Amino acid sequence: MLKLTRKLEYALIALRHMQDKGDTFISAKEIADMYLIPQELLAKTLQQMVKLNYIKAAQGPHGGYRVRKGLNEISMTQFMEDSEGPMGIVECNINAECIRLDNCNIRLPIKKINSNIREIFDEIRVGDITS
Amino acid sequence: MLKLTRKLEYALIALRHMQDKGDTFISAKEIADMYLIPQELLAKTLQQMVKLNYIKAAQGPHGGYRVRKGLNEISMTQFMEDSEGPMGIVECNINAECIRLDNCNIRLPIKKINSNIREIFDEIRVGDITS
DNA sequence: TTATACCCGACTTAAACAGTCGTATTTAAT
DNA sequence: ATTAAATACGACTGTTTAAGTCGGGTATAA
Repeated sequence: MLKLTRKLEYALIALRHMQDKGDTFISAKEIADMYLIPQELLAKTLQQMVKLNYIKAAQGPHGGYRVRKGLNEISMTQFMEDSEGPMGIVECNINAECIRLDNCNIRLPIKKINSNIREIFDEIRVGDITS
Repeated sequence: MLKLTRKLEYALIALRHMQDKGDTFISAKEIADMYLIPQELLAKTLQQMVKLNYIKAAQGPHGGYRVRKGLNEISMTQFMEDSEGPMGIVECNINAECIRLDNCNIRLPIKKINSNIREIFDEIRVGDITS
């Protein structure tokens, strides 16, 4: 329980690697090989990051990806939710459609815990991990 | 991502309900009906709680379960791990068998986040939720 | 023109989670 | 004794989500 997805792990590893390499474009293959990540999967993940505008892609030989400036300012919460959708330790923290709801006897304490966890990620910038 | 299991939710709901009822034995059926939880599943969960010594069972008509004294002192971390096994936001926080390990460039910050989340649950007692 | 890279969507596989079922045992009430 | 209501336990099935793969396309530097 309480696991991050691998996609997220892979994204962070890649971002960190690119961050370290500055302005040069790094291919998905290079990263996949270095950290033993399935190449196709990483590629797909990075393509999503491009769409989200976290990184910039260059096609063709010597192409690849590099991080965009300002990435450091993004909170982990936003990064995670952009990538994986809403975060919440139970369903009703996300969509509010719970058959129990009014009847639920643990709603408030759970909600509190959820906020606490969320706060942790609110206070961390992507840059805190990737540099 | 970062979800609790339903088993855990159900267990907490049940504990809370029993807590409210004091010393009387409450059947799995009563709780299942009240909170719309699949009865067989809840039963199985409660049986596990008995083995873990969190609650006491009584068989036969008018049987059921009631909480044991001292439950309030248990940390959520212990409760969760007793019930679901080790907690960790990534695999290497749990078993250390990671193909990347030395090579991993996000290990420390992730470890830090993991500790922070764990601390949240360390500081909450089961009783904080169930009463 | 070719090789290397990104792009994109569909597909498949695997693992975790959630839920069900059958059978046995205990026990209070009649 | 018999019955009914409850727990005990393990095997089984179904569902969902995560993880990974594949095939065909486009861009571009050499």
